[in-house]
Amino acid sequence: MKKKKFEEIKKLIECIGLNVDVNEYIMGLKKKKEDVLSTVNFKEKVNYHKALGHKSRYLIYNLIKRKEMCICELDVILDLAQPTISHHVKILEHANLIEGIKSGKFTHYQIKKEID
Amino acid sequence: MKKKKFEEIKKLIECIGLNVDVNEYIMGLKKKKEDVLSTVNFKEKVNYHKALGHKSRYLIYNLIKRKEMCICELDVILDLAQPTISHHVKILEHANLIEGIKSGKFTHYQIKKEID
DNA sequence: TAGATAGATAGATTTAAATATATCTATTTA
DNA sequence: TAAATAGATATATTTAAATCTATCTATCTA
Repeated sequence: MKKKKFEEIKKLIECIGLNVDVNEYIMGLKKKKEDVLSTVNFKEKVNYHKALGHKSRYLIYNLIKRKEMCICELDVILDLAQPTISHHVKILEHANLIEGIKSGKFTHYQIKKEID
Repeated sequence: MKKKKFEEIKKLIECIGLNVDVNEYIMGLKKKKEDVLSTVNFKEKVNYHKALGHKSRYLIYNLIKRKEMCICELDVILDLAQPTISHHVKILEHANLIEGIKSGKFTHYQIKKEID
């Protein structure tokens, strides 16, 4: 066992008390970790939180929530270059939060998944 | 009016149609933007999405959801240095998602706000 | 009260994300 | 079918976040 791990466990024993089976306790903790990581939508959820965890994207998402929009409409109201807007929109789309419906030259983006 | 803005509006006219009052339409869009930005908890929400939009933090948050934990417990199960764990925990705390209750040398972190 | 220790903070480095300019592609229309 | 154009992609640069090592602070206990 690595030295670092040994130090960690020494701390843990003081925290949880001496009258607890340390190995069992650690196995319990590790199981919790595996349970969380293997939750069905774990990655998906991290992804949409990441997508919404940026001011411009949260704004774009909520604008589209109020009314479907094309890039050209967003371009008028946001202080960002068009490729930057397209980039953010794509991130929201990949996170399955919005979807783009193409109609001729224009693409109308609408809400696909409602998140607050 | 800047050249860029003029180009944007030219696009917009084609998108929304010629028989619409463009200035009024743009004002409507800008109002939507202001409405969204001035929503009461706008910043707070961006903040907690940002906090949860990282694999390690979403994991830590969900571990604490299952059971209150101290840094030393997280230290045993995560493949991160202790200061890195403290750093992530602090971000979750600042986003009002968890809170730390100090008890002697140990600090027990528990859920303050439930987010999925 | 001196030594030990949980967890926070400081500072430096690495890694990732945001943004811009330039260009490309698909589609429309004259 | 050639010119125009919405929006995507490529690439480079800037900015921000993640992570580490070293150190500090508050608290416990021997």
